Amino acid sequence: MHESLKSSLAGKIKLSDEQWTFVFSLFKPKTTKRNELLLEKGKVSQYLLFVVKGCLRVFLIDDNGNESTRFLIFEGRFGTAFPSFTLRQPSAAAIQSIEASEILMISYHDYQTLLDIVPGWERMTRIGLEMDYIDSIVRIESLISMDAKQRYNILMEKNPKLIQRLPNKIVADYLGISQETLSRLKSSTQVRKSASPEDGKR
Amino acid sequence: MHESLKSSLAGKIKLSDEQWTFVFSLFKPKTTKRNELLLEKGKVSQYLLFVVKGCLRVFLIDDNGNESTRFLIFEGRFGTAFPSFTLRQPSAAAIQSIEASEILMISYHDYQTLLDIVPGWERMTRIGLEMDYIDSIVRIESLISMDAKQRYNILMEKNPKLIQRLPNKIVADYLGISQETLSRLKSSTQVRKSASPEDGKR
DNA sequence: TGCTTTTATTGACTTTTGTCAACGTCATTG
DNA sequence: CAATGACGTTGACAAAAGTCAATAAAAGCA
Repeated sequence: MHESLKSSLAGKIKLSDEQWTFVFSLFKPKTTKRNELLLEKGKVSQYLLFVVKGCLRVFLIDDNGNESTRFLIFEGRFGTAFPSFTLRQPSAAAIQSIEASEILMISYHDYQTLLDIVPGWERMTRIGLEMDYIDSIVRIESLISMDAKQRYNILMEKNPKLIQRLPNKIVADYLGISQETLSRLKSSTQVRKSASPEDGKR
Repeated sequence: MHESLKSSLAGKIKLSDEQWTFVFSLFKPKTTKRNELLLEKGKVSQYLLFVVKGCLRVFLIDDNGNESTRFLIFEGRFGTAFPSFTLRQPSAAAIQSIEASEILMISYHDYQTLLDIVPGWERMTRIGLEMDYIDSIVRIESLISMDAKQRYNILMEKNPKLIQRLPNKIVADYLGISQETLSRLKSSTQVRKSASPEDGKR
């Protein structure tokens, strides 16, 4: 299970066998059921998570029960309720495993240890943060400058797997739109399946 | 002018006089006029900018001429077209100084030098990135889970200076809404100035 | 200062998206 | 295999926000 972590990091940091062993010792494995809650809203996120298999979502839920998906975390990626984990504050968001998943968890304390004592870990983290930050900037741009249809088309282009793999409900609140709107977008965008390659008459 | 940079960083990193001198040597001062363009869309952002005085905005402009403000950078803060600067790619966004400003500029190359040779610089950068990333996550949340009025109220609460200081036009496209909608929000939110403290009758 | 240009407000109307409700489909399971 | 429940689609309507246009106000500039 730790092999997945190693292959994910291998291109980004060079460690000795002893160092890998040490790193692995801090990441605790866990398996989750479908829909299992990993972090409740209001609690401090104590762990950074690495997804070996499956998929997690970090989401908000307002007073009316409306959910908004802040992030999705797929295989080979790290994630947590980042503001809570970083600032040691109660989380506005909850974390749930959408599918039965295998994950590795490292505590805040142990993560600081890695930053302090593993040469190159801080650099790797800095570069990883840059990439995550860029992703979030791109997402902000799409939210402030595009309508729902454009956002959907771009997601379709850049990440069709996400759309195929996840229930509509979750894709919709990731895009910041209602489920019904997404459903309508899909049917209006869709190439008509029934039309034959050559067209009727000939 | 470099003193402003020093006081901004002083709490975050400890450097010797020689190190400060070296850092200062890499940040080149520049003064800008109101509305001066600092980076054109399509060019690679070569500099990280530090605002000593004034205000910059990083903004997108679509084919119809609609502008969206990705970020605002005030006194004492760093900023650039981050994805472009980091990935060395043509920028989707442009940078403009909203007010006549004094800034310090450091090139990509020199910034990498600081990361490589100044002890503690990478850590400071990593922590700064965490904070910027958190800000962007909070902004994403507000965009996917709130309507225009809620977003405006929160901005009003958290950053009233921004609303007072900047033209409506820019506040509006920072919020991802039209100028007219912002104008209506303002007048509907506003406490009626004409109403007397006690009410009419009595 | 007075003139010009930009910015802000308001009204009327359109478009987009949300909400509520009904219904269909599919998978699960008792 | 029928019943249940979750998910997806569709329609009708409501609410939110955008667009266009006219005007007012303010800010910058000569």
